[in-house]
Amino acid sequence: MDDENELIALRRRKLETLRSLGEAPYGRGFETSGDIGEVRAGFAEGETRRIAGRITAHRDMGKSHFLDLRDATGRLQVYVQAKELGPARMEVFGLLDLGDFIGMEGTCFLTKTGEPTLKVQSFEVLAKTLRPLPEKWHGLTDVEARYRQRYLDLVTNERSREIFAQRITILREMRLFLEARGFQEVETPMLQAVPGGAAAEPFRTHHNALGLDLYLRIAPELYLKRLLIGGFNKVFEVNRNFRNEGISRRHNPEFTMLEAYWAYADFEKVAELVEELICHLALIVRGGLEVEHHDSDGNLIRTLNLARPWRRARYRDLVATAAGGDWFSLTSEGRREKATSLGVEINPRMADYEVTQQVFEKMVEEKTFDPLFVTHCPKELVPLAKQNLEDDSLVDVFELIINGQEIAPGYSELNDPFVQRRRLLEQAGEETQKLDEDFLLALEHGMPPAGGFGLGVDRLTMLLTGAESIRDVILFPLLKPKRS
RNA sequence: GGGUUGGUAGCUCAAUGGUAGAGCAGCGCCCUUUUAAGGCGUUGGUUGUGGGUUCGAGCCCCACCCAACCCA
Repeated sequence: MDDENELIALRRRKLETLRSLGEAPYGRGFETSGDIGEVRAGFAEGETRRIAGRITAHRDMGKSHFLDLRDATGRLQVYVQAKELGPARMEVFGLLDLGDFIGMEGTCFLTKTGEPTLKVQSFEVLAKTLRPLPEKWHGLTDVEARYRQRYLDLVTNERSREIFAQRITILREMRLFLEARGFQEVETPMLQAVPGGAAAEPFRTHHNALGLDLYLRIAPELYLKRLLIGGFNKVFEVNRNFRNEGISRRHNPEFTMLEAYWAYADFEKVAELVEELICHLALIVRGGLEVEHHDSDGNLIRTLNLARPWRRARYRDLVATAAGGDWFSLTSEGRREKATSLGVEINPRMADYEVTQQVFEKMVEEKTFDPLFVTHCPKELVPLAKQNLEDDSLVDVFELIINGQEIAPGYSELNDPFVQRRRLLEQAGEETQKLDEDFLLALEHGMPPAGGFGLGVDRLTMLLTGAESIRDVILFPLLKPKRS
């Protein structure tokens, strides 16, 4: 409290005065008639109710006062009369500030404008606040403060509360949906000796007692597949992945991923499941299959249409449409020139398939907003999926794109241990320490053919809530510490 | 990592290189059904940090910190 200013000093003095008047400024609980939302819903004139919450507004009429009391479920006006409470309690009342938590008991009545109101008979202080809350009208708009002090954002901004309420709903409904279809939720290691299941830079950490370097997981995939080997037929996990990469509007170093595996299914069945799941979530969260996205000024940017069936297209066809029908007959040099002429920046160290992928991301993915299942992707991109029967340069997968970004990949999972070893070796190149031998050993014990998918929960929440930044759907996004 | 924009009172924002202001909040007074309550008065500042230019810097220059957006 070295930055104590006049406002804080004054509140500290009020706190001491409360103590001297025998009022405990930090309460130990308060029996209520229910949440404020419940009390409002069950409002009955003449009846007594007890509520607790924060004071968010104070309208001083001299011998009477109106307060707004708020909790997570709503707001209720209370009416305080000097003649009702008497001078001793009014002295305590006068020491209250906006932001303080109080508990009140009173009688329900309607004001002449029809506002449900509690006429207070008694109250007690539950928590004195030392610092003022952001202003009532504009709230907290400073983006940095909103992320660093999320509690203030949540106290002030209805929109923010709504987004996180919807995120909670999405997570709950996702679990119910999968459980209703026989999937079992499991937890697999966050700390892994070999970070597999994706191509990404991991975070390193260390176990002191074992003297062991470990990594925070980049994906749960290889452990969930071990569970298929162990006899789980339908299994899923919703949990955090960690990737030691840049931060952007759509990337946070820790993010939440759903992964599910379904024995004896293939990527086509999984695509159906994902389509059903996302539509189900949209209906619950949005009440419909159209989602409007607005910019920060509230202007409509676009409307996503999630109506089924979702479009399906082959990777090569999409690239050819975006980059010219001759793309795949061009030489390596020709493709690089073409990509550059399309405004797609190419790194000279990229392999040919990476050049094509770059074109795909810039020319297809970022321009696709309504759902699109991209199928028949090149095998180099997906070393853990089964190769296509007719063309073994392709894999049996989909990449679901919505809202200009990849939302969900789904595979026919590779269960041939020989092919899997070869493909992982190709991917690892020199870095054979990246090979999860324990996983390959497990695979040699037999994994049933299976369909699997991942679903980025943060990005899904963005698309369903209309949030334009991943930081708006993560309660505490990673920020650099602010030095004083 | 690069570019652009921004950081001023608790919050939201102003301020040609020339005395740092407003609204809300706060404080004082008036008001017994207000609801962005109202009226009168009033307090509050290391202008992100550190240097520099200048008679004089919130403003110009340099470095740094943090954030947002775009790019990698």
